[in-house]
Amino acid sequence: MGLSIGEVAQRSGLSVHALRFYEREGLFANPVRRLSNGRRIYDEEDLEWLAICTKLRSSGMPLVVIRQYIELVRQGPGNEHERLELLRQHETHVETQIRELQDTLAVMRLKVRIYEDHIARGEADRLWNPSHPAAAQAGTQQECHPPEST
Amino acid sequence: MGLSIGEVAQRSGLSVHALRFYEREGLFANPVRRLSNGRRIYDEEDLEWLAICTKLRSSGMPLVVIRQYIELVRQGPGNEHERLELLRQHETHVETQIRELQDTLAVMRLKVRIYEDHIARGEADRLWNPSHPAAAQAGTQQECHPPEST
DNA sequence: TGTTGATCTAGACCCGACTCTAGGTTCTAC
DNA sequence: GTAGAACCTAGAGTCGGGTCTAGATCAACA
Repeated sequence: MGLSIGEVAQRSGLSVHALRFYEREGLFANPVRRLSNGRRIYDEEDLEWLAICTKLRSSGMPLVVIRQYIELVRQGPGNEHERLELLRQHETHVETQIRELQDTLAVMRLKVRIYEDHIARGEADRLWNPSHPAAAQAGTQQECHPPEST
Repeated sequence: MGLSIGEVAQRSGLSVHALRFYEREGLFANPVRRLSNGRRIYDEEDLEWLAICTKLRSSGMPLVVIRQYIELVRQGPGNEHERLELLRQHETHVETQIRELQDTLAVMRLKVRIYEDHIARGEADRLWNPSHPAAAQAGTQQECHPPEST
């Protein structure tokens, strides 16, 4: 019925080591139960939380903040405002990241286009003038992209 | 005419320490020039590159990859295909990040809404039944959000 | 029965990306 | 001519987030 740490590792994408590390760091809502032999057993709820937890992490929430959140959860009802505040802050943070990445993406696309054009021209040069391609390319670079040599 | 390291730090948002560190790590296209007294001087081109560099970093390109890229630039014309490949890979990586963040954002918004509703109901409870608000809240939590206690 | 493989704990180690320190030089202003 | 700010180098330290190791236990199979 319960899941072993190995199964949870496979299904969550986290390593066995990371799961034990997360537990030490207090990132589980409920203390992880053990079999009589001391081995950890997890359930589907743990997996669901780990999925969320992984999303929070990969979207830039530090473990220490995840711990704050889970501590509020552990305290039980009554602190929903604080939890909400925490979630809203992260929501905003994620929105900011998306905007910044979109900005970066625009820059990347521009640079990719510049290089594509440059290469197209470079190869055209080679076709028209196959005897000294290096010189032709150097000329192209100098004349056409002084501010975009990087 | 040239910019001191302090000015560049201010204008780039990087620390003076980080600028020296970046130089050691080989992240500048051109070797940083020095005054006769050994002090670094930068120019506007350096600032432009640092702006790009900062975007690459904050969008998840490791310094070691930025170095690879700048080494290609330093080698001069002839390796545009490699540079393009590198840029395209990062473009893809940024696109992936955006998609993942949008996914996370949807989850965050859902959770925020659930908490907002929960709190609205909790406060409604208090209004209808101000004599035992904690019990009312606990009941609400148990009955309405068993799978969303986190 | 003995080996293989999964698990356990405690604690050391690693990596990326800075950040800071110590000890020294140089510039600027008073 | 001296204080204070800005700079220099080499190298140590920090921090987040894991990862790995050693040495032990336990289950299951041949």
